[in-house]
Amino acid sequence: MPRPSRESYGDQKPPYSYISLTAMAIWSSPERMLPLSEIYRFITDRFPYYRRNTQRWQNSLRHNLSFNDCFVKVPRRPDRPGKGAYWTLHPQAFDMFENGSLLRRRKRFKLLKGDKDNLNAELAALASFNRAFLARQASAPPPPPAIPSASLYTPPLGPQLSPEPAELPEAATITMLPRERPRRDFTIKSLLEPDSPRLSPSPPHPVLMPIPRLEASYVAAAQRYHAELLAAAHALRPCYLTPPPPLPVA
DNA sequence: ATCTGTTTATCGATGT
DNA sequence: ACATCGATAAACAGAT
Repeated sequence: MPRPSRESYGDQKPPYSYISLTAMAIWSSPERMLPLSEIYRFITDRFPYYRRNTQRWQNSLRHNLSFNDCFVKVPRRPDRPGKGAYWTLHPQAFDMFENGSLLRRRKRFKLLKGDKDNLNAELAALASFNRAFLARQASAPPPPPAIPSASLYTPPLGPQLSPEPAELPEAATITMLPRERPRRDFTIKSLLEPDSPRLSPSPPHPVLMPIPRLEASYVAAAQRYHAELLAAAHALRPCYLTPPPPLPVA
């Protein structure tokens, strides 16, 4: 049988599901979140197979992003304009592939209705907060002092949605780690915080504002992330043996 | 226009 | 056998 060249699997379909591929892409990024276009790029860079029929598989990929609760769409920060949102992994979904197969998960990750509603409410609030921030910025070019940068991602929520303290102690120096939280906690704050690790030294975007530290539960969950995913993503250096086609249009 | 995102439906593969 | 899971198609809305 023809040996796959260097983990790229040549023109063969790689033995990963779209969910695995997407998780790899996301996880290989310094901040553990990527816009759609960069997920595409991660995949086409490493797997020549996906340089063709882009319409097909990209449609499937998008379907997976929307359909699966394991992927969470995080609104862009106002200081990072661009197209589309960022996609990240739900921390509770880190062990999705615990059975070791990157083709088929033991069980699909599904958020409980309540958790999903809470998350959606929080994300929606964040999105509208961002819109307001941009609107204000547009009308008043000098940076609005009314909005402290450190609380950028702590939009005010209705009391029923935000069990957080009304005044937010996590100012520029924030360490909101030690607060005891239920294990299923998953907030936009934790999502938007970059990770410490040593994977990639150069962040794709300049860091324009103080970034809070990681939440402890997030780190813990991250460290439990399936080893094969990490290993796979790590081993898969981009293969530029043949330069990617300039335009993947069919 | 094109890209991004959501949703529904179908179907083959795989797990129990 | 049946239930899930994953891939694909497709219609469609919204954003850029």
